[in-house]
Amino acid sequence: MFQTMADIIDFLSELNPEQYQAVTTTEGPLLVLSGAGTGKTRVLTTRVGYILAQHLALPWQILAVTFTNKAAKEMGVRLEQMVGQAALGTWLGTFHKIGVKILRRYGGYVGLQQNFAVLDSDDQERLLKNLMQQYGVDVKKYPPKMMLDVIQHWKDRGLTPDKVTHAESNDFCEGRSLDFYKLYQQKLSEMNAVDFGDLLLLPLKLFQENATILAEYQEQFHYILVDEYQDTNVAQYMLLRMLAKKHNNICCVGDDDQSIYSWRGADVDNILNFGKIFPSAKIIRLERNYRSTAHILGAASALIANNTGRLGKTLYVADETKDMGSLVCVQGYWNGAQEAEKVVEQIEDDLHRGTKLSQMAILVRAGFQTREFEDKLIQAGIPYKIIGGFKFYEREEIRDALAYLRLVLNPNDDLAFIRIVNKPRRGIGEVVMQSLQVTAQQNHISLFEAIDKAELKTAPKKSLDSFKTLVLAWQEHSKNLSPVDLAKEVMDQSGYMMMWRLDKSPEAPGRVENLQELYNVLGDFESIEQFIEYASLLTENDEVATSEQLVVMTLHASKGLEFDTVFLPGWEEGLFPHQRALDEAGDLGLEEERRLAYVGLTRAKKNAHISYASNRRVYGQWQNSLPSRFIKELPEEHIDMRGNNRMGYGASFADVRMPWARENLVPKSRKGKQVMHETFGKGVVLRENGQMLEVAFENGGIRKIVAQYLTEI
DNA sequence: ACCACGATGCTTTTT
DNA sequence: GCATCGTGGT
Repeated sequence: MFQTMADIIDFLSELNPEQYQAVTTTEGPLLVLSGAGTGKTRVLTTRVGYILAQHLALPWQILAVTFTNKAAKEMGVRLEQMVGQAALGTWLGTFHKIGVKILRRYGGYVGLQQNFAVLDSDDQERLLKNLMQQYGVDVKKYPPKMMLDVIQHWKDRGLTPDKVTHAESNDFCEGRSLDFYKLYQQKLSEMNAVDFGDLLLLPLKLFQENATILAEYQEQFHYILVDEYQDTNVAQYMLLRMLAKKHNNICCVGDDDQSIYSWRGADVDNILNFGKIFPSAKIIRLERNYRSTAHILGAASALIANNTGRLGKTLYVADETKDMGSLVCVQGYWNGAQEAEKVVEQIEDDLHRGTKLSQMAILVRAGFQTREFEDKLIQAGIPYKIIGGFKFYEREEIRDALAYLRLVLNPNDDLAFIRIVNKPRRGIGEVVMQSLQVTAQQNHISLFEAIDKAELKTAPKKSLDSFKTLVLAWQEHSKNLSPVDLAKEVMDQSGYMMMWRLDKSPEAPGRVENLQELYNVLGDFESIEQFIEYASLLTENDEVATSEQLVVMTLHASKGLEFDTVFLPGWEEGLFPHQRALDEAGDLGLEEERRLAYVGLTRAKKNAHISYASNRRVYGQWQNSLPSRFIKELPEEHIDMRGNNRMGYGASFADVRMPWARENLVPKSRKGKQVMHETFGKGVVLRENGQMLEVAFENGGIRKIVAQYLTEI
């Protein structure tokens, strides 16, 4: 039952004055600018608890949105500790989950049936590729992935196909992007499926077109709370603004300095303009940092101060009696392998000094960096976990198993059908599939239904018939069997499990294990539908490292986490800041990279080790690089450059510390430059790899040319 | 239809 | 350097 005010007072008494304000200012729009390590989660949960304990609203009248399932879960757990049963019924979840919830209920108004499927990015890409090929696009020249990006960006901005202006549709694929957006949506609708973007876009459309439904939700949500507000995109912002309209109690918590997802459509303006959009908004700054030492905080603050366009915050150490702690170490190495080796040595030292393995992390800029660390960690026998690489549900065998289950739920799920119809081999090749596709298209039926109608040779016909019988039998059994038993039956009878058991490749046993692990996971679910929905909405941070192991992950994945000791390798120009970020977004890109560096540094409670390597193998080719400009931006008084003047590789302290003084020696990127070639004529540089340039010529061809044969114009 | 081999392109980040 | 994809042979 509801807790009394007395109970919640215990929690309130633990808050500092700003946090207290943020919790108890319940009415009206509120922006809480919450710096790294200032107790953001505590504020959010206490705020919900406070609203409940004060009986300002019933649980289901509170909407709390987060970005990851992990954050939602954490909030749920803490909330339950705080107010117990009273927390149940709160609308607490990720944007996407809440989108699903709304669409399961009212999807009919935007052309969906109750049991719509959520496609993952792999499905999306395949679907789009099929469409593009069908309409004669050279998918080599125009990668479906890029097309998907274009479409996704429209969706991020809340644009349904009819709202995309003509001017915007002209940049990619000879102006046909919009056509494909339309076709893609049509196809999704035919399949009764949605993609990630639709989970926001369709509720938005629903609300725009149905005032009564919108009014119902507006009425319902007395209080709205948003976590990580700096990462919201335009569609999410529009949704929030609509929902908050009636009661106007919206509390957004975020940190503009930690906005690192603009490439995925997040719009920092949402947070920067909060005051303009909600004129009566109050703004509260949380600046007392409970996490890091003064040196770490000093270094991070100085770094981020190089950014323009911030709302501005000054973090300070909450506990004044705490000593300054260790300096931030900056160390240069000869190459990536040495960097990995030395980092692992330091990890071993730390371990002996008593730091727990689970309190250390290696945070990298790009996924490929993990490889070298993995090698050395194995050699050293240190248990580790790479977070982010392959998510469980992204593995081939898991996706196949899910496709089987999806097909049982809905035999008309064409994507699932295509995926597994010939896995294991059932003698269904391209010719047979082609004929099924044609039949399906002509009769407006699914591939599964097309089995009966299509004219097939006897062998494939027989094979498909028995496959169909199996699927229908599973469908029948699914009514009585538990999800686990159904999955086992499907995996066994389909021969899928046997396929991997008989496979002699080295990874096969692991796949069998993963399938068995899938059975375990399934045990927690009451229905397959539930499980599929869960699996399709899983996110990066969701797999938590619980045991005593070191985590290796990208900086992006590390947001929201904290460790005693953090290793930040690869601080080199080109890698960090990443060349592509600079090429694609210029100064804005650079600032986002800097925020990423800030996020990395502020993960550390006690020790931060930054490193860079002068040489690194990229795409199998050796490349040399300079230390990141971010290193230069760290104030001397907070860093320790030890070792850089006695590296023994000929690179002196001055050489590696100061090379930016010789910035003119850095080869400038030739990307985007207009060039001329004797035979091919005028062109523009698309990419470069050392001296090898990829040039798009005006006559239409894309070629790889060695730089010396080109002249810049 | 299936397999083996060679060419290709890729590596920023992911809800 | 590696994985994926497309080609051509069986």
